[in-house]
Amino acid sequence: MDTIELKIRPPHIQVEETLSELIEQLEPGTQLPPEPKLAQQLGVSRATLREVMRTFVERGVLARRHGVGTFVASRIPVLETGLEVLESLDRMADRLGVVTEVSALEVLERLATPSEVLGLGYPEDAQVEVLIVNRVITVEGEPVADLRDIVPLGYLCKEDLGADFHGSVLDILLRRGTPMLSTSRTQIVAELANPKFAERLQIQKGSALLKLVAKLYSYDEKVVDYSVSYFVPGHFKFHVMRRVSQV
Amino acid sequence: MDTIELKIRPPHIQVEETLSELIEQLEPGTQLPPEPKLAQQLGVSRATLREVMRTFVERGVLARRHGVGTFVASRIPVLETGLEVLESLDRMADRLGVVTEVSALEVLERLATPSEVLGLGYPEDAQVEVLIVNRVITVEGEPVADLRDIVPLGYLCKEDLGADFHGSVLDILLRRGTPMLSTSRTQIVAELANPKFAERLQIQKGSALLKLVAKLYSYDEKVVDYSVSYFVPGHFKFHVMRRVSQV
DNA sequence: ATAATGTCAGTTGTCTGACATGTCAACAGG
DNA sequence: CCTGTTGACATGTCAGACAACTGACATTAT
Repeated sequence: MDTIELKIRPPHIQVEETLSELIEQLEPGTQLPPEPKLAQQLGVSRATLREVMRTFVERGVLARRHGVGTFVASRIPVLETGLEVLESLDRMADRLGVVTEVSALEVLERLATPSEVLGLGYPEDAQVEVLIVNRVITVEGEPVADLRDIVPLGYLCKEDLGADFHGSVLDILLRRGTPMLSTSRTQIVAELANPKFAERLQIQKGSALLKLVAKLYSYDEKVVDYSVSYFVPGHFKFHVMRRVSQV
Repeated sequence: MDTIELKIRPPHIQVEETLSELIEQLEPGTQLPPEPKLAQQLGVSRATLREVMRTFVERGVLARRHGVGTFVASRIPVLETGLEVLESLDRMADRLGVVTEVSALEVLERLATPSEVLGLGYPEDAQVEVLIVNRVITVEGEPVADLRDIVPLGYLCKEDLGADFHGSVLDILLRRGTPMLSTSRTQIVAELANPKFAERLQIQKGSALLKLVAKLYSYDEKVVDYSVSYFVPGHFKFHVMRRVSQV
């Protein structure tokens, strides 16, 4: 075949986007059009629409009532920093209208330490070359987060971080497209700031920090990025929507 | 009609249960049977099965690859708890084979303080009578969490907490069935233990605590339970599955 | 009058069978 | 050895139908 194949976005991705925009425009509590009608408007089958809607219900964005209708939930987690969707700090700040800057940037390639090897899911005795990206994110000169990414060299190397690096390793991986990313498993811990962090983040030694340890998985279940982030309290508020188990 | 109508569990609920059990029994990375076959085994249509599977994919429990198959994602360590599903500490501990006990139980009815009124979503100047339930959860005599629930008296009163109260207000609300609960919006903060908590939880003053502030919503979007929980580090590990935004 | 019951339109929930598309391995031909 | 083709098999999507539920209103029985 000589004709140029243009990659079409799969229907369910497109519907997710469109529906998300639609919901944001609607007042909380508004009833959505009936499924058959909405499916027609979006140009997909009802089955596809329903599958997408289910993920929105799961996230608490929509509420469905059998025999009655589908409604926009009265909260708007989309505008806030919900943890269900993995988003770079950079994009998150952008969405919130905040300007972030990178400071104390440190990029190096070396062998992974034992704990890093473990975090990346390799066997204990594996020798893994990794890219380390350390930096402090500041807002108006004030440090708000300390980020550290560990990525095996196969996925990313020093040269991939251009001069325009704005703090997000995730965004680089996403823009590149390979490997395909699926989910991140993020562990949540409260930790005291040790002297080193206290200095980097310009806070008192012994302050409480929120620590997020994330393993970013590709579709074939490999760990692409192992990252450890510390957040200074008060600048970002994290939340998560939890659905009530119907069992 | 004199015959007793027995409430049949809706298919998608039943499938969710069965599928959940099935997945737990399988090794991570195992491929599931093809959808048509699995649907037949579970006694539902493929469409219904797919809708349920999508929620599992959303939660990162399953990974689907177009044209290849569906796989069980990397196993979540047993000691940890995903935050996507709201579950009482009680049930959680039960699931992990840990015996919890309630101590320092304090139950009272009074008017809500301004911050509580706010948390419950009432107008600023509202006078709301609430039930307050304070307690410390211990495992083998060691305090692991400090919980405080604030529930408007319309939903729950002192008498509803029987002598067999085992620490979970959520379980009581669930067992009762009304109001129907939908989701909880939980804020995540790191905080230092003040002297009062340090004593209650038998930890050093100035330790870092993980604080979860949760608003539990009913289907009609009212706040049913406003709760504040403090967790001692090391006993429970919380995590959340974050899906990569395809946008 | 009042309470219980029946009816009906509208919506979500489920089912069936089919086709479209992506993936991978086996295989044939260079 | 390499390469392109083919086919089996998986998920993704579709169309149309029917079932179950809700809420409002009319009807009937008490």
